[in-house]
Amino acid sequence: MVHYKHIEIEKKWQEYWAQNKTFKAVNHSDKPKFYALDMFPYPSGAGLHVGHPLGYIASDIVSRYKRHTGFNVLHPMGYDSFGLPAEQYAIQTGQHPAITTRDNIARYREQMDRIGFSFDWDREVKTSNPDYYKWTQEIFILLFDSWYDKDVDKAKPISELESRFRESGTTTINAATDEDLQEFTADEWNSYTKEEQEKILLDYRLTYLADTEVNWCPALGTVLANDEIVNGVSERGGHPVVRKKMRQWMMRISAYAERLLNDLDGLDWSDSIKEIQRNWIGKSVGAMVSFKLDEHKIDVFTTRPDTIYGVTFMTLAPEHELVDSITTDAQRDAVEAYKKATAARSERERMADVKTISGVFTGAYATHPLSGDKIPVWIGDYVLAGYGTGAVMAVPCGDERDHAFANYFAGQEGMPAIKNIFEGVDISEEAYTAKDNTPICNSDFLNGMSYKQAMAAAIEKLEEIGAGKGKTNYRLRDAVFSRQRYWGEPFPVYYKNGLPQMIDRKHLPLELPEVDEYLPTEDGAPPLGRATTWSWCTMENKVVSNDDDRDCVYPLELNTMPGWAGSSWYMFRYMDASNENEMFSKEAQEYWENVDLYIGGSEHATGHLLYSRFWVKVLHDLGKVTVNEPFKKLINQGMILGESAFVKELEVEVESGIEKVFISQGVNFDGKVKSGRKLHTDVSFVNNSNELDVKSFQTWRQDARDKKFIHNDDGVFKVSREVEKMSKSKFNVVNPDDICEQYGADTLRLYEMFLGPLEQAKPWNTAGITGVYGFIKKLWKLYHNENGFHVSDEKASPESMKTLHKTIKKVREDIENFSFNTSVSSFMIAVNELTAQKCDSREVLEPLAILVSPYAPHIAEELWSLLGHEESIAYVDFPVFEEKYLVESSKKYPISFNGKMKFTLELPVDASKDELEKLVLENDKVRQQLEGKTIRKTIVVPGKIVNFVVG
RNA sequence: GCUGAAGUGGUGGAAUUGGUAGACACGUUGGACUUAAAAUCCAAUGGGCAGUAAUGCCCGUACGGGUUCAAGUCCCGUCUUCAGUACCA
Repeated sequence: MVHYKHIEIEKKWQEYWAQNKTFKAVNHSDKPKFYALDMFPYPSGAGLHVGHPLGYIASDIVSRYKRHTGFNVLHPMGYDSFGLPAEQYAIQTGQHPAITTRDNIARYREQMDRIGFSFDWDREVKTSNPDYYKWTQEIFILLFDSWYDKDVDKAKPISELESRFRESGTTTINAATDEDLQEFTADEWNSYTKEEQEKILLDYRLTYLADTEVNWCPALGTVLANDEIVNGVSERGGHPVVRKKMRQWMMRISAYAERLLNDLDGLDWSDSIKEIQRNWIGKSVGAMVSFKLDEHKIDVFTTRPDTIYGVTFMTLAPEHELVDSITTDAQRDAVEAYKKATAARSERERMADVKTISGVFTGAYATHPLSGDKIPVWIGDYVLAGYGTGAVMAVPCGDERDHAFANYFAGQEGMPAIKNIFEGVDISEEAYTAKDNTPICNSDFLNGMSYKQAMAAAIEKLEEIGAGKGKTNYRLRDAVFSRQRYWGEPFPVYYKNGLPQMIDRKHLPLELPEVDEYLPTEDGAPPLGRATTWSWCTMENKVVSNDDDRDCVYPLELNTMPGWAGSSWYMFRYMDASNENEMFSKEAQEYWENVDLYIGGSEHATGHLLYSRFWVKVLHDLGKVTVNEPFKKLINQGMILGESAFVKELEVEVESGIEKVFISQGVNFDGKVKSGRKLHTDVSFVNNSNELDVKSFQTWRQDARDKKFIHNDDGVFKVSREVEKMSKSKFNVVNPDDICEQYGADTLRLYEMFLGPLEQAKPWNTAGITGVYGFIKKLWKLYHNENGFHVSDEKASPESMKTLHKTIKKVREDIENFSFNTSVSSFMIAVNELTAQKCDSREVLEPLAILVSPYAPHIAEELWSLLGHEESIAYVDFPVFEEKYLVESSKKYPISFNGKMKFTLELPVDASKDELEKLVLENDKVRQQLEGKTIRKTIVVPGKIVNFVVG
């Protein structure tokens, strides 16, 4: 008997696949195409943990299965290699992020190779590679050179807009832009200077410069993500953070809101992800209304123009641009103090905290556009500057939040009594938010109308008097595209008199400059501000020293692009990854179209998945791609969580004072405990029975060396466990390498699938892995006897054929339904049955090897070659299910009484409903049950169940 | 707060359209083999009650209701956990 040696076998086939380029995809084929893609990994310093490969294994199973069923499969892998962690590490250690990234990628690659993925590595891409990001820069230029024509609902070249301006000014233009843009005639346009024209065009481009609110940390001199702020201070260092305006590149994704919403219908994505995107886009139909205040005008968007006569006050975001000019002197101090307090709160905090109500009266009154009433204007932090216009008309009788605000400040200056416009509704306790047919009152011409009628009538009136118009609003905001970071794509942009200019495409890539440190400059400029050679010479068309004072030298952009830039179009680069002349060839894109199966985490629902849809639509409008959407089918794999281990540490009172001791989980300390806490310990020091290797722990944690450890009675020291996100900082990372070493990649692959449904989050626990490893060994044994490899050419028994075909059916169905965990179970059942049947027939064992090959490719290849085949198993036809092997003459029917199953009866499978009833009623056991009772109803479902309702 | 998921034995999970709840594994217990351990193999294993036993009865899919001959599955309400919340990737 030859023992199963996973290390040898797996190494052998991994080398074979690499040498023979078994999984190389070709861009022309008679076969149908299939494109399976995993979400781009960021190569983190912690290496791949067991959670990462979950999705990769699933997509690999599908890819291998598709090859077996006659598809030309594109299954690539690469790295989203720009990002904060490498930069953070650079800040701390001075090591160039490129080096960190290169090392991390090498590690990832090594780890992935060990798991036996069928990637076409010739197509690997890295977003931080200049060969790649030159195309990302080119797409940025494409966006800059485009505007959105709402009349035809697509992006168009900016040159067309220019010629239309020359001919007819803004009169015929219906572009996606901000509100209130300057209008002009053709003559006026033609009289503008080049610079003036450029300024105007900048407002129309799909990427444009704007002032937006950011979380600014003065001490760190940088902008922080909400994520990096804890309780209002920076996570790193605990410095104060304030909201501040900053001029940044924006992406006009809002222009695509309607298409991003509508096209969701055609996608084979889960309803929950589509719903998340719908909510994120947040379409609402309503009206834009203008309230006059002296010479100013406050615009608000409302979804309830029918309630316009219920406006009791207005609230502006404290950051609203009009706040300073309308505030009265009497209120100025209070307003200033409130603005300052608000600046210290993050947006997320302001949204989440609905319990604390706060605000300040500005002292100003706006004029109601219809009634002419004086409406007091407040500021309140529940109104966010970035949402809509940053101002709301408050209708307390019809909105909960306005109601709460009005009651909180009731009786104070500037807070009049709530106006009720709902006939016969009591709003003293709560707002009336239902949109039913309750007639409206106290509303002049709207009196007696229903919600629907009043909506239309109010909008009509507002449009008539020029104080508003019907409008569809989206919650989706234009995306900030600038980052004040080093490790990202440089913008191909230089500035001439403060106006941005694009570097010509033929001079790309514009490579990242070297800097002495990866920190912002002293005066708060981004890290690229430290580069001494970072100016653009328009004569030589290259980067030159900042000291070069020729007239043709201009400063380059100092921001870099965000993480999502490179990942928004990478799925197309894989189609033609080594093309040096263009992003990808037309032919390659037309052949591969878009991604047939995309697997990744649902945490990307509103980021990556929305941004890449946006870019693909832009590329489509500009004729660069033939598809409207990047990903046809999406599967969201659940996160694999870590089981963190904790050691309990107590502070106890002893004679000499206070002492720290470590105590085993479950042991009671007899003595005075002052305080206690639990410390993370690395999970590698803990076994499956939660017992800590105290020595290793002490070596790892210096301060634990001289401490007392209180053990259990049986001498072991136990830890407690908690499920958390798998992360380096929680010391609960499990490395797949160790599993590959001990049990092999095939076992790892099967086990990750066996853990549960792909889409469900689950904690990682290796306790069950021996069962899967046992299965692999039993599978191996099926093909061997005492003397070594052995199969017979004799006909298989009907039972074995039944087992085989039952398994073929199940595995095919499971892969089509992405239910991989149940496949593994059915493999186990098959092997258990075939072993019991002592099956050694080639007729069964050959197809079985193909069946398992998508899941456990190494052992499958080895068995296939032992079976006498010279070619790889990878392209062999998948076994086909034949019904005839499963045909049975009888079925075990559950017999129930009042819905409760009592026993089963073996009954003929082809019996009709009446025959079944007759047969069952003749049965002794049934008679016994029915004795002394009346049958009220008999339910017979052929093939399913027999149920008697008795009384 | 808002949005989206999830909740089934000691554990991971299975259960096609509403039709035998707990497949398949892990763990545990007992046994075989062994000087011993590991490995391997066999048997039992949701909880409770009754019985020498065969077996029988009751409870049971987060909680409280409902629909139905029949509910883990459908409906209403509640609780808990997880994820996202616009500069983490």
